[in-house]
Amino acid sequence: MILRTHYSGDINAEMDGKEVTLAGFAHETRDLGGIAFLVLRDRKGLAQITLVKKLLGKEAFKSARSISRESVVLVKGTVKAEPKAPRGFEILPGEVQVLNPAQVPLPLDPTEKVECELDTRLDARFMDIRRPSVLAAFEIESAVLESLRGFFRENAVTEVFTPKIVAAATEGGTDLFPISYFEKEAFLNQSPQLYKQMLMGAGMDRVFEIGPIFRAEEHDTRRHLNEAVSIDLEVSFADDKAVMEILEQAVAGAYRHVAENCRYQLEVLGLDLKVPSLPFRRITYSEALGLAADKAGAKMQWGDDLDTETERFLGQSIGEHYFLTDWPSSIKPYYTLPYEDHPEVCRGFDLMHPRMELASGAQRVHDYEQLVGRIKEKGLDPDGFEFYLKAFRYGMPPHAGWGLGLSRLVMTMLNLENIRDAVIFPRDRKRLVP
RNA sequence: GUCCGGAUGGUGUAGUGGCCCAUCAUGAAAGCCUGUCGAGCUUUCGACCCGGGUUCGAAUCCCGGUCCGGGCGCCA
Repeated sequence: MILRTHYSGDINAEMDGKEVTLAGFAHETRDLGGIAFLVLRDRKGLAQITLVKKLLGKEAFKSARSISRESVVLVKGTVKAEPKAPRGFEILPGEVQVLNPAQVPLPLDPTEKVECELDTRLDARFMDIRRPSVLAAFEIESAVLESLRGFFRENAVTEVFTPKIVAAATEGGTDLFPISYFEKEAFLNQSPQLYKQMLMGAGMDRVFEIGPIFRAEEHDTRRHLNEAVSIDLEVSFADDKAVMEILEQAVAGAYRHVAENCRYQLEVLGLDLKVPSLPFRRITYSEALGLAADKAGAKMQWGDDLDTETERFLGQSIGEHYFLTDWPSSIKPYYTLPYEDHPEVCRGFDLMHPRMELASGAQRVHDYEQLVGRIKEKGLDPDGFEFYLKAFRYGMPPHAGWGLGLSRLVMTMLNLENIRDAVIFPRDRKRLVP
């Protein structure tokens, strides 16, 4: 049995006279003596419950108007068209029931009248998410996932799950979280990269995975997390250019889906979402260095990874999504395919939003000998990759793919200040609870 | 990790040596009020991160610590 018949947002003045049952939280009350207004909040909005002393009787009126803020309430009543009420209707209750009272004082103000620091909000995240603008971001995140899954389905991509508990630091470099796994040491996986490539060798042809990744890096910024959700794609018989087109379509499609299906949430956030136009600009790494060199003080050498300052400069001058392509092979991972005629440059790319990197991808090395050579060049030991390399000895299709950060996509889409605003229970350098 | 800034009622803040048994808003408690919609009005409640020091006197200055924010670094 579901207790409510309607959400607040589903009710309008045309429903005058209809019996409804609403369930939610007591957002606030305004008590005028002989009449009082109880505002009920659920995930679709607010509804005014009008309490009239003469209609309810003295006792019922007294108890209804003294409900503490944020208590869980159930209201059975009649919709009444009322021009004086917000949104043109109010609920005249037959019964107001407190299903569970809230203690006072509250850890923060869910009506958003008083500002609240991020740290305080995260400590009481359950209460923070009651704030409509916070909830709106997570509902939009869900819509983004719905859009992406739909897009993958249309393109005949198979959804898979790969292990998050792995045996070794499979890619070298990045710090992994060690865990205890019975009598063995194990790690939380930093990326599904090696597994999705192995699935190309398995003949699955096109796979995607949406799942958590873990990085033990000590970064401490507004755009990094130690646990994140990655959207990964890998496609056989495709090159880097092909998967870049898939990526830009996926991103633009997510924007379009949100613009069309999340009007209420966008209104709550005060956003006029603009769908980025396709295709995104393609800029090579060398061109990017040239652009940055025009700016005084740029001291990037060819072969350096782009520093934050250069990245920001490029973002500001371009002002929309763009791809950075043709990176130096030396700064991309071993599985990135170098160009045949000039191997110092590789078929790796990053998808950039003016504020930050959103995704990175590449055409992969699919030749066994070349892959072993690249692993050695990076100073890694091929023996540690045997489980992966094995898949390259028995026929590996050429393939390409990418990984896209979900929270960064949502953060940049909604212009959120901090990536923690795009994660329900974020894990960062210092936070492990809630 | 590093540089800079910060920590004052439940929440957000004002307060640069005495004018502070600490400001304002929100909140909470009690009361008045029949159309509020950030309702209004009256009364009340509730705080200087921890430890040490300087000083006649410290929320305020100094030292150490803890925690938080921002920048950078790190980011296969």
